[in-house]
Amino acid sequence: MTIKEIAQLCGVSRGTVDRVLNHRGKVKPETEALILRTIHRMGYTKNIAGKALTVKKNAPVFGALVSSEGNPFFDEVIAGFRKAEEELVDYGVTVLLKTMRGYDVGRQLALIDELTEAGMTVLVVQPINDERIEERIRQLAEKGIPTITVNTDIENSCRLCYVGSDYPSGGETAAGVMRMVTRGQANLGIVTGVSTLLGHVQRLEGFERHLKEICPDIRVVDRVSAMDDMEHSYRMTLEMLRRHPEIDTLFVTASGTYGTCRAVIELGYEKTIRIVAFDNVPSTVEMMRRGLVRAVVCQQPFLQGYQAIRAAFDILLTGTTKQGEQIIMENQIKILENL
Amino acid sequence: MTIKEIAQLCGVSRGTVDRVLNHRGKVKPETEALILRTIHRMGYTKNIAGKALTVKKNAPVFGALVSSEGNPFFDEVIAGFRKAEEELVDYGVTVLLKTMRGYDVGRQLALIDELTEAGMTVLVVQPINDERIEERIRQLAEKGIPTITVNTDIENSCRLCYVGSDYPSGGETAAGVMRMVTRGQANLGIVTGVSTLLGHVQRLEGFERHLKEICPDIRVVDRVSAMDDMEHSYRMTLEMLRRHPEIDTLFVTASGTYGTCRAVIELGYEKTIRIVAFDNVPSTVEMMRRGLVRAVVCQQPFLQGYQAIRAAFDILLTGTTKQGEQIIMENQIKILENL
DNA sequence: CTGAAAGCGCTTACAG
DNA sequence: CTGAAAGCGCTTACAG
Repeated sequence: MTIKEIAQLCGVSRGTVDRVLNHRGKVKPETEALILRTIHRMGYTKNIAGKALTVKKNAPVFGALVSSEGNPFFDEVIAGFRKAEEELVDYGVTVLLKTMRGYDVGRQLALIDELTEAGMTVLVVQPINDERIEERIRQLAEKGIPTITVNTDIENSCRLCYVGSDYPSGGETAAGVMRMVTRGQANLGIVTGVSTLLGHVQRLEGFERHLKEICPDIRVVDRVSAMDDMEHSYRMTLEMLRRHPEIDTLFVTASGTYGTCRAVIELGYEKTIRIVAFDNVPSTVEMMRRGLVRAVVCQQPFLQGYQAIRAAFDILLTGTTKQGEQIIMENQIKILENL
Repeated sequence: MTIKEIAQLCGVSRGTVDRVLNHRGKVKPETEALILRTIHRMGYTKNIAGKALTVKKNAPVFGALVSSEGNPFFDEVIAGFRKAEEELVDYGVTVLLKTMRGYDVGRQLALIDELTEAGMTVLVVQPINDERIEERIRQLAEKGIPTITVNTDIENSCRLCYVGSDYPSGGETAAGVMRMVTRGQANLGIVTGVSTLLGHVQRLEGFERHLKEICPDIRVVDRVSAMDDMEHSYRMTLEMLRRHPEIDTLFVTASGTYGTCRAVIELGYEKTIRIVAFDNVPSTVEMMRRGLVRAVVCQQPFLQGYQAIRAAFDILLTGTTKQGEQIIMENQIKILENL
């Protein structure tokens, strides 16, 4: 079934069928109804190979925006963007990347606007969970610019698709790892992430809930926040360990593992404290080799970036993401051997 | 840069450029040289979007062949085949699947021949590591039918690409998991796989070598072979455990985990024996829920199947696999929480 | 509101 | 050995 055949069946031109298919309007209601009926009856679906060839003429620009500055986790996400971009050169696709540091809503809004000015056709963003961002995504949608959230999602928004990990399950996985590492006996200190990132909150909840269930003998001694910042993480861990020298195990919810490790080493606890963390970024890998970090839970950052851009391309070709509105990475447990 | 532009620069028709690009011959040597030089100078590469549209007319058939019968691991690989096939309908691609039971070389050869008769343009096969298979792959290559090996590779062959896991590293990962599970103290029984499958051999070697290094106190008490068969695995484990009641830990190198578990349960060792195995097939998951299997190392079977078909398609479009001659899956550690 | 034509980049008969 | 034309399926001006 092709557009041509549909056109013949309806006694109209291919142009008219195209107008109906892409809701360009300017078609007599009766004609439109006939065409829609025929499309439905024949089970017609647009052939993406044909569509792909026409995409090239528009040279579509995908806007990408992540808080990657000072956070090496995102190096991999960005590498995934670039890999997908490379695969799409033949379709004339470009990825316009903007980065920021930290989680300031005003800054994120400003960068989204810059991308809009630059003429992006799809937005790929790691959104702050704030209603002003949600509102901007809605406005973009009204303009015909769909949004894909990557790495972390935003509640109640009209984003077309989320590409990232399942945070609650990631937290539970970390709890399971904690059981293997501690044998169910520990005085635990927790270093949390950023409270305005939905994922970080869900991950911590998942961890604590499941840990209570499977390791009732692990005592959570204290919690501090690293704010996704190395220095902050270092200082807060230092203070926590001074307050509670009985802590023998640490759980780092988000980034900042290196800072936490520095504090542990400085206090001379390297041989006695065990750490479970997230993501195999280079500095964490270093600490794994040193034996301080026993295991990490990973969320396939490269694949997140790659799939987000591919999903944007799917939207271009088909109007929707073929994978549905969520593309969820697996939580992987990594130890030294399978890094 | 398009074919059209190259043609203009050389003062020939697009057809002639096409003949050179695809080595169809029948071009005057001087003309060919000129065209090749121009292509090189301009850095021309074929646009896959254009090529894709012409693929449809040929309705290419990919032949797929795996020893999936009686081995549920391959259900996922096949699901990956199907998923990729679905994505390629618009290009007229079909996957013709043949399955077999066990690892008989004659049978594998016969099925490859059936696929050839059926007109396959690319072969995707889980090859037995035997020189007769290697020879057949060579013959196919001479006929212009490239081969992709999936799940396990074959030595010295001229297959274009291998899609599967890194077995030595998978074995090492299992050793690392073993350390976490046992704390470095165990009387270990090993249930091995199939000796004519390259991957199984490499995995076992990787495991034993690394285990000796990181857990010198783990004693390997005995080894038996499961031959990738449930029943066999059951009987061999039973005998091994009767011979060596001191065994408190089992390592299952390949499939057959369920048989091993049945033997353990039957002997009343369910509460005392710990098992590390491979692949989260349903029956193994059941044993994980029961607490008998503590952790498994997985090799992304779905992705293996998916990527193998995608690689076949890449070959169709570009003549090579863009990912190089090996597409290697990650070894993932799975526990109950991240299944 | 609608159709005819040209185009995206590559390939395939066909004619010479 | 080579070129001109038609085609894969969709979209885009343009003319009416």
